[in-house]
Amino acid sequence: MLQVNYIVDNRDHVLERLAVKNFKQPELVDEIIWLDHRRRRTQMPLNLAESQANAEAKKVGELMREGKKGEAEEAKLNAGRYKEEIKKLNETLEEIEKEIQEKLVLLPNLPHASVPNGLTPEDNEVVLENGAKPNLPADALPHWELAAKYNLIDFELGVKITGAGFPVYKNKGAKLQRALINYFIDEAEKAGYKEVSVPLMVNEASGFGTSQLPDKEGQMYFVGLDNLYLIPTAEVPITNLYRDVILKADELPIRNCGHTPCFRREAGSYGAHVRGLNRLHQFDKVEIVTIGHPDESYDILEKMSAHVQGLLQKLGLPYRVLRLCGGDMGFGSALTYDMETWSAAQKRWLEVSSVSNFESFQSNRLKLRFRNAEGKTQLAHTLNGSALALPRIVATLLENNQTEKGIKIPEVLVPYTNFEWIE
RNA sequence: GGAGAGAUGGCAGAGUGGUCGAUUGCGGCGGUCUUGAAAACCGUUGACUGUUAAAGGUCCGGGGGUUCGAAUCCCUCUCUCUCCGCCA
Repeated sequence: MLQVNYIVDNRDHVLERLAVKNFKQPELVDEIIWLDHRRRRTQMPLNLAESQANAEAKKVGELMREGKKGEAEEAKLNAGRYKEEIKKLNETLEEIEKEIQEKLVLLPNLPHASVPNGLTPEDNEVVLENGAKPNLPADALPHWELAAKYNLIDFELGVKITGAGFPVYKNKGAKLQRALINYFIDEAEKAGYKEVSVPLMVNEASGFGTSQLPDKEGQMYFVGLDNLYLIPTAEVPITNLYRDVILKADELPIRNCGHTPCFRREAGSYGAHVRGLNRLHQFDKVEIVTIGHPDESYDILEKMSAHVQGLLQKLGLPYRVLRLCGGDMGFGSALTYDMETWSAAQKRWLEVSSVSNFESFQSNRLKLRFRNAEGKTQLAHTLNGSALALPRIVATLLENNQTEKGIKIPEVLVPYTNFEWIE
């Protein structure tokens, strides 16, 4: 959530940046500025009336103690006169504040200066490509056929017990998945991220804090009986650990990692692109989250990006890094890098990680602050990234490493799987 | 599922109608003393809003009410804890 004062002080800049994000309701900006003016014009007389009423009320107490009953009664009447005015102004003020809030939550974050213009994924900027794409024989299989051939994943069984998009992992498929999770967590810890294990359901305040709510409500599974949401990503519980917290400057940066299943309704998706592991309602992910000083957040973003790339390199997967264009970026992000691996049998790039700097967009909602050099509270910056999302990694590993003999497990994983081949 | 208790500043814990944004202790910060540290002592220490700076205003779980005046009284919601039951 943007700060009202910032919008008021930087109107033109805000409008210009929102245009890069292809924001469709720029009129909200001026509406907010106008409402803020009204808020101030209401606040001032209200505070004055409150001040006078307070003074009269205090006087009543003093007069009563001195036994001046008549004067006390008079003061009571005086104080009573402010009451109606206060009530009226207060109602107006609350109305204005509510309206500001309603408009404010509709504004996305402002994109960083380096974000390319554009509307669709085609407009994303390819920052770099790394690793050689394997040359597979013409009869190479997509991962869903490999999964069936080697009895690794049972999609039909998942449909039976739950529904489409909830696969059942079996045999070496289950072990490969567990190996990857442990590997990713170990690597994150080596890089300085402290592991946390967090709840998979969150309340409404948490959903709001990281800006899934109110705008992306339909994307989350909701447990109505208890008013809880299944997490779409570990970003939500991990970042919300620091909701309503004022940190010391020397505590920054705070770095956490964690493995969780993620649940996504993904309403409206279907077809070839969601085949197999490409798109699921439930999947596992290791997430890295950093809370950093505003001056350092873009350095931190590069480090997080480098960590993710390091994982892909060690797994021997060809990948590319995209800088998302304004139109393709998430609602709360100021700059996002997407990492995609080359799926050799499907012959397409698959997104396996998304690393974002939210600047103070989330922390403003979270009330996540630190005490700066002047001793004043200041909003911290929040960042997060997948390191990594499991299913598409499994998919590309299966596809890219298929041979006549079977599927070769990357060397770094063997200590975790305890097998070298899936045969 | 049943019964009860509670929600106050970073933490602990006072406060049952007026001078309470809130006693006190711990913790934090600054200082005295010390070669240095500890101890002791002195001082300081909530957030938000507002202003050039003040003043002023709001906040004692959320919302509503009574009153000239509410942390304190009433209603309501939410959450937490304890005991019993069930259970990984």
